[in-house]
Amino acid sequence: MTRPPLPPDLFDELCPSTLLPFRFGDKWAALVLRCLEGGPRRFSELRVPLHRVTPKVLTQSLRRLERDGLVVRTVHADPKRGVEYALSPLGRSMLEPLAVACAWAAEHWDELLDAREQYTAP
Amino acid sequence: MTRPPLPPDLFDELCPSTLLPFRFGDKWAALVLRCLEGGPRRFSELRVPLHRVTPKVLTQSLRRLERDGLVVRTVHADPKRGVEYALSPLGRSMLEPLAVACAWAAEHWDELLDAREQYTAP
DNA sequence: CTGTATCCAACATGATACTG
DNA sequence: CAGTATCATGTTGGATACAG
Repeated sequence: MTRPPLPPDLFDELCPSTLLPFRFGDKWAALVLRCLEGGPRRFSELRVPLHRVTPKVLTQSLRRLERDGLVVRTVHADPKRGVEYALSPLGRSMLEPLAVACAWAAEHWDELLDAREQYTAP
Repeated sequence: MTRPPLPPDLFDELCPSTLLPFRFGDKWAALVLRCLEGGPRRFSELRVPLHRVTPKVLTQSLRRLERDGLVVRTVHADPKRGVEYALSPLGRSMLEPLAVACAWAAEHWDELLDAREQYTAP
């Protein structure tokens, strides 16, 4: 009684490059999205909670989020408001799967740590 | 009427390195997990649906999944069964957030593509 | 305030060939 | 069958300094 073999074309349509957004973009992307959850934010505002990121890297992350239509960058005429980053509807829709992933990680964090600790390289 | 500032310690506990598993590991990790959904598989079996991956890269991916306790590698005494990779309970629990992310991507795939197409580099 | 410009280190991916 | 070794390339992340 063997299991049926895996079809060779299992991931032709849903291939890894296709899956890239599943990985929630780059290192900071998910964090940026959550920072924007409460409304538009300025560049310098985002650097506060993400205090380990350099401006270059934050810019990169924001540009990619913009490119993928998750974030909208707005340069206001009124200098008081400056430049603001906000979630697009698409970006907002991504908060849900993101929250599910966060919940999973929070719930199983200890197990992940334990596993890494007990693992000894081959 | 301004929004409250983002707290500087928002991600001290849930920092990006912490968030790494959210990104579902490396390029092939999510695909490997889904391949194991139906039960244990052999190394060479996994290469069939992931036919673009070289043995080295598949090994890397499997080792990392093993290290994080998501996958269990078993060398059977019976040579008929050889080496099998299977989901651990932890790995199995990850299928759920993974499925949510997949569903989101499937639903919004066109929007993502459109956004990329329309985007013109700054 | 909102970024750019360099330069550099680390890591991820992959092609190819080889081994017990 | 189940990998390992080598080499090459590309992508990320980041430190530092500077600019409009």
